[in-house]
Amino acid sequence: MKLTEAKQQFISSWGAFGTHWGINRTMAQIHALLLISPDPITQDDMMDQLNISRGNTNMNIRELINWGLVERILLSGERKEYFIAEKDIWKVVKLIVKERKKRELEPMLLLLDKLEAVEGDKRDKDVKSFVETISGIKKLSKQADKTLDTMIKAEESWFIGSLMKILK
Amino acid sequence: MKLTEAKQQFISSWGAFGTHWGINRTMAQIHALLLISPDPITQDDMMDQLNISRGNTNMNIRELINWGLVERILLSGERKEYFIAEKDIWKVVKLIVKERKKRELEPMLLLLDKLEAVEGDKRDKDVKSFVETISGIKKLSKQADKTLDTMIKAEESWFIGSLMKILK
DNA sequence: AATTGATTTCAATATATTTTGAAAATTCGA
DNA sequence: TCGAATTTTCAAAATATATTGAAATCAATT
Repeated sequence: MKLTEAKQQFISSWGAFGTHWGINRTMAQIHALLLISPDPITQDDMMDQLNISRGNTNMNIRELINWGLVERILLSGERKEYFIAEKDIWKVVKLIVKERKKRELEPMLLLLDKLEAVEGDKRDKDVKSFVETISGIKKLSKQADKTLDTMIKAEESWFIGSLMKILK
Repeated sequence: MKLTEAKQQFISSWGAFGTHWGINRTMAQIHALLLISPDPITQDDMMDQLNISRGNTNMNIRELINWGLVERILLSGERKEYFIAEKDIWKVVKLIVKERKKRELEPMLLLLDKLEAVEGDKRDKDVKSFVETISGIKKLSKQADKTLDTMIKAEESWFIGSLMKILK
């Protein structure tokens, strides 16, 4: 496979992949393009290469910056803004996990606390079933929260090294 | 909070939550309803409680069954079909992980193998950058794949017990 | 094999999300 | 401060996704 074709395929798959991960297609495609670009690129480069409008490009770059995945670069003597992506894929994963934890897991934990304290007789089958389900979810979510915190702080070596040895 | 309100909130939040996890809103709401129902319920129960159409209900039940999250139950003497959900939340997580691994991670791994073998001079900056990015993603994805396999096979105690002690 | 109750299908419709592009705002250099 | 280059905004349009509901199919009972 030629480089051009390979790049196209990567961008397109990363885009499809992203949609399963709370990232819209364009955002993921821009990210993919930045990941495989050795040098900083401009908005216009992205528009050309991905065939997307200026507005769309701009909005999604901003979102990528919010996630901490992309950085704005000012090259001296240049009027235009350039952009680069974090290339260390372990850091990328950690940034995504961090963002999704904040957006999804944390609000869920707050809700579960409230729901677990529902009024009513615990001997009532309905109440019992409800509280048991909520408690189970809460317990697991709390563990997931802690595990993800550890992961976010960890070095890649933690993941590919000791963890795998333990799991075997 | 009253049980009725708590149930409503749970169903609605689980629905919103689901949309971030590759599960559409109705599918997640049906799942939520089943999770907190102590006894098996019918399609009509779901339609009434969630205010959704017969077609929508039917399609999403089938999808939940495909994921292995819901089971069809035939009560003797009853013409209608009843449904129950897997209540053990650790099993639920494992089923979801298993399904998403198959749908997303595995195709990605196949693609990365192809892309890594791109033609071209490895000293070319573009080729080098591309291959490095792909290799990095592949390495991490392979590890994730193995870790998830271990998780799918594991008991809940693995997650809440030894793993957390090691991570501390 | 006909009736009735239940389930499934799927084209049409509704809803939600993404994308566009032109206008407004901003920034920088002269 | 002005003017050109660049970035940002956002209402409208396009696209994608989910939902409906009625007709078709299936299954149990007589």
